[in-house]
Amino acid sequence: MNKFLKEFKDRGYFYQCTNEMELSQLLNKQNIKGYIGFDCTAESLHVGSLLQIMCLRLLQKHGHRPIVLIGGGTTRIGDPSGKDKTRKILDETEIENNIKSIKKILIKYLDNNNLKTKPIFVNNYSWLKNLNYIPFLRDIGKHFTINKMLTFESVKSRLEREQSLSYMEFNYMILQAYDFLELNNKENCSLQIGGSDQWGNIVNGTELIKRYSGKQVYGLTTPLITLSSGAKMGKTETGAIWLDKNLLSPYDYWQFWRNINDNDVVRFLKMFTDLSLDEIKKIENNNINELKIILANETTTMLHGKQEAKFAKDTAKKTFEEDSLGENLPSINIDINNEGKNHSIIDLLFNSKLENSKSEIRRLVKGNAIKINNKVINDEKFLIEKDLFNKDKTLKLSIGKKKHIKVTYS
RNA sequence: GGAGGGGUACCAAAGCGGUCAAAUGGGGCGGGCUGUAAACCCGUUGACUUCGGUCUUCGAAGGUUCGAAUCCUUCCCCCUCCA
Repeated sequence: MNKFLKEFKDRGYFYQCTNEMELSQLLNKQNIKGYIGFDCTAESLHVGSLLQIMCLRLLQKHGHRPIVLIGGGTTRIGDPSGKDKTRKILDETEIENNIKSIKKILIKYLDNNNLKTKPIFVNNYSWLKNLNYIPFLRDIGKHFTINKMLTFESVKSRLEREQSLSYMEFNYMILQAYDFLELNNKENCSLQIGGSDQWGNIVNGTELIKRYSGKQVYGLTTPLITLSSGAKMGKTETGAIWLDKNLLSPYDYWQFWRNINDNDVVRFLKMFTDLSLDEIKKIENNNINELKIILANETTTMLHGKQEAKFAKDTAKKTFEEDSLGENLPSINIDINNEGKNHSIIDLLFNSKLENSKSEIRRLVKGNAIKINNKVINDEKFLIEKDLFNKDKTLKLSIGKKKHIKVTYS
């Protein structure tokens, strides 16, 4: 089997392929271009997209050239896959901003120096916006049968549940297929990778190209990554695990990986780090917490750099292992010079914006969840006085076992 | 078009005139155990509070009543069966 495909499988990226044998042969013969589409509904990317990003990296690693397709056009339509309802359509500036921040993240993950594998960024709005309806229907539309389109999961489920599916959304799959055709024509792109939920859309693309230009191209999908708990990767109750340091600090990102379930650790080391499979094999029986730290270091370094990863690690060590005050903890500042009037423990937590209900804060206080400098505070009238702060004018505020915050006063 | 069933908190689901801020399960949060796991156990889960209470919630709007998630009227939405 082709080296790229082999590693793709060994790392757990593989779910389905339109024609594995042929793709393998093609990859052996030449370096190709492969694309993945990213939609820009959200203001940034979160770990739910990380596997796709890793696929692009793997292409580069094996000498192939990734194309990043930003769905500026298709985002204006909305993919019905996995959705019960039409989603809200974003306005222009929102989409433009989203595209900018998404690009910024992708660039961090991809190698821009090797000219042969340097990523190509394209925005499908650039061609979709100029489509002419009649020629499009005649040239492209004739290759799609409604009969078949109705059998696609994304469409079927909506129809079965009698949830309305607008004609606009119904066209989404045609547009995505057309994207592939366009990239095949323009860039000679011969592979599309996507999540398993994209299978239908991807197959539409390969079939369209075959019918339209008689060329053979391939599709490859990755599994839906779930955590051992069954939850989908990427969104936690507390919020999405963003790949953007303005939305989620490197420390919190590190913590996310550090807190991965035992059963997921080795699997994720393979998926989300650059450690070779041999290396992983060697260490996979090491102490599980060491492995988690490796996972956290690797993933954080890849995204935020060595420096940030180290800060996060040191901070975690200080706060969790030494019970002291880690440098890089999230911090807040309070103004304490007005006689402590606003600084009961409740006000402190409320003003910190970490909790937005005073009832909830009272509950936490009653439940021994709140600590100042590692000392449980269970009196809700407790006042924050200056002498609680150390000489650097800081104190450590803890909410539960995992949330620790540095508080400074001025 | 005809007949019936239903919309209750984050989700599922009970309640069907007062004792309902609303049973129960899941999820979340917190505590315990531990390893910053998992499993398990315990607590908690509308908001505000001077901890006495106060205010706002059961599809929407009106009404009956001392009192409504519960009864009536209109409207909106969903499901099942028949045509």
